[in-house]
Amino acid sequence: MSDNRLTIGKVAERTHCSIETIRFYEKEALLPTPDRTAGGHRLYTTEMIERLVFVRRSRELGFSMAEIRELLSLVDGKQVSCVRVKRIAEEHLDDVREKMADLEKMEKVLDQLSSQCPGDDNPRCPIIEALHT
Amino acid sequence: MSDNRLTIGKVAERTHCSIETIRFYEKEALLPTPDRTAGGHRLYTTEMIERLVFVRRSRELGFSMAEIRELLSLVDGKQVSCVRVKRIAEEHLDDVREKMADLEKMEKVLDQLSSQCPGDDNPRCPIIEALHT
DNA sequence: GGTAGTATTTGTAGTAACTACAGAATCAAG
DNA sequence: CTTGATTCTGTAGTTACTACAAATACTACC
Repeated sequence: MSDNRLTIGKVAERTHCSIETIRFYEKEALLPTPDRTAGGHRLYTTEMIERLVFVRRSRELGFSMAEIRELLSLVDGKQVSCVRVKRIAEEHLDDVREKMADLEKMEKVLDQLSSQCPGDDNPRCPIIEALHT
Repeated sequence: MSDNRLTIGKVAERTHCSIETIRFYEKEALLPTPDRTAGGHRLYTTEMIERLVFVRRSRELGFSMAEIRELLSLVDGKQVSCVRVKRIAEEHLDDVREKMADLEKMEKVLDQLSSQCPGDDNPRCPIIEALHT
């Protein structure tokens, strides 16, 4: 009997997820519980691997596990009307833009502080002084 | 005897740090252990409050607690030659810029995906499909 | 079939920077 | 002296993993 299911190590290689991360996603119910060998080793079907790719790709785009859970529940429930998916994506996009704005503010201040600091053995450092304000 | 030291609640108000955060910083040794009243309530001197402001301001600029500990050890050791401070600041600035770059990549993809999605009751969603790649 | 070496198992603890309690004690005002 | 606000300690939760240890399973070769 031909069985093209993969062990967790092979799945990790193909998806660039670590073995621990895969088990972690299973525990968090982002992945279904796989069948096991007689000895208890996990066996992954192609479908499961696709689901893992979905999760990993979503994480790369910064979706939280909670958001991914929502997306998956839409997929699973055959409720993939674009409306709900798009709303989740746009809320996340707002988050991302907010974080970018925060970082930009930091960047500006840090850049300015850094440029004010001579970087020599001066015992009065403008960076330190600015941090006290 | 005049004592202008403040209780933790007043310090929290003035610094916009929560009481819990102040105690947390103490436990993490970013703040010295304050004197106590007879009953055990913390009393903060002006110096301590300035130190807390330093910590909070550094956090606002995204410095990690480890970095802040380094900065503080320079301050405490009277070793505030600008060289070391500037190095810490510039390494952090690099971090910040790296994070910005990561977020920009996410933003571009998310923006593009979002624009491709009609947002109606279409059961085939281009966002979902893209996440499977 | 035996054995060596690799892969996988479970479970627990650690990371960063807080936040959120609970239950007890203390403080300040009247 | 009582009431209500404040503070105390200690523990657990958050997010998304990572890092073990000790035991077991699998695979390849002789």
